[in-house]
Amino acid sequence: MLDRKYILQNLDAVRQNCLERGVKCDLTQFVEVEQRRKEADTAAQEFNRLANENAKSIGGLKDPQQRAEAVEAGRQLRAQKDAAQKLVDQLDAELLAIQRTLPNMAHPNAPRGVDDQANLEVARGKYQPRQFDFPVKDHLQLGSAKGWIDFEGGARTTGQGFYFLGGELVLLDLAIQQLAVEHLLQRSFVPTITPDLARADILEGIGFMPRGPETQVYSVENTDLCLVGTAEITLGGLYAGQTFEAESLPLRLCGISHCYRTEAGAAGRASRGLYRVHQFTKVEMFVFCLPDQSDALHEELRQIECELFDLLEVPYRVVDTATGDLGGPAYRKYDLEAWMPGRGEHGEWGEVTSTSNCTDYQSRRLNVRYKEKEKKGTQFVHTLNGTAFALSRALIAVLENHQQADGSVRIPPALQPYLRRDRIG
RNA sequence: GGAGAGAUGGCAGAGUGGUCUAUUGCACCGGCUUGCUAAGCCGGAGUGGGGUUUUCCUCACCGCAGGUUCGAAUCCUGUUCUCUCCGCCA
Repeated sequence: MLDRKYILQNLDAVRQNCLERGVKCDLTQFVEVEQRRKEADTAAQEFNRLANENAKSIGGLKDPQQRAEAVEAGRQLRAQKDAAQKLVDQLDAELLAIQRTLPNMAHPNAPRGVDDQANLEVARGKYQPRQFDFPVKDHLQLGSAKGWIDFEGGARTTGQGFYFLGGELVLLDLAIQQLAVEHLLQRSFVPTITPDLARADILEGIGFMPRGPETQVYSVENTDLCLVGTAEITLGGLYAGQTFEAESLPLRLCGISHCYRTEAGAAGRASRGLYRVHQFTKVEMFVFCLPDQSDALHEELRQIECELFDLLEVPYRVVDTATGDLGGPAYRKYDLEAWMPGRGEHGEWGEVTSTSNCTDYQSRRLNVRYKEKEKKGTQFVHTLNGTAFALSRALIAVLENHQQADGSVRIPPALQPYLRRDRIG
């Protein structure tokens, strides 16, 4: 969410930003409603002040007649104040509704463009796509043959888009998680296992829409809880309403959670196998920091994502996401797209991670602040998030890139300490 | 799951419906005094919003959310967390 004052003082920039991000906005109405809200607010406060003044004077009044009159006056002032306040609340809600539709401002260097066509490849990983001298299988062919991936079982117990992982693939899954946690632990991240459910207002604070036809998340009936789509939600929400000491930042967290996504409206684009599923495990990075630290930390998160996929020996490219493809909260976003030899006709790049700098967009909604010693007041922190591994897609990348002619899969050395073998299958 | 107790400023800890401002102490900042790195005295100091524009004024905030009242830290309801005890369980 953008700051109200900032919007009013930078109408043209905000309007231009909405245009570049393909978001409709009505700032004219915003300005007009804000004007009315301000007037009502001033009136409400004045009535309130008078009522307070009057209430204080009553304590000293001994004469019953005077006292009764003052009580009646107080009653009326309070009623006037309530009426004015009601209008303020109503206008405030209108403003907030508009404010919530506005996306974050974009980084000046983020590629301009209304969709992913404008995304810019900025780097490649250490490893090049392999030349295979045998017919390439996709991960589902590899996995089904060994009893590693069972979508039919998932459908039987749960529904379409759910699956069981089995056999040695479970070991690979756990090994990848351990690799990520160990790697992040050495880079000052605090490992965390988070709740898989969160309250709807936390989801909203992070920038998800927990309700409505567009929603990407599952809700639990008769509660205000949702299944999280990512640990970003709980990690970001962990400090909602809190104030950090400036010197305790940056705070780096690494969270392990299950992630649940309805993939509503994605049916037509539904992809084969583990690529687009309703539940997966993710190791997520999240950072709270000072405003002047966030650009550098964003590069750091991107670097870590690269290191992790280099350790898996998987080829990938890094994409600087165009303004129109950023999503609401992001100021800038990098995606890692891994080479998936089994995708499409001859292999395709598939998104495996993304890292966003959300600046103060989430912290303003969640009211996460920091305080500097010797300075008055507090400021909103900046937040960043990045995928270490989304296990579903990381598994695709490892299986398909390291498959052997006999259907077994080579395990890269970085995983071997956790897996205790150099191949599976 | 049941019963009870509690939550007040950076910390400790008073405050059971109205005295102009939430008492006091510790810690903190400034000044004064004093022959010691100490003590004493005086003053200041929280967060957020609005107004004013450099000086202030004002509103809200006593776990959180509501309610009663002219007036709530105080009374009522709900809720979260902590502690004690009981029950249950992996």
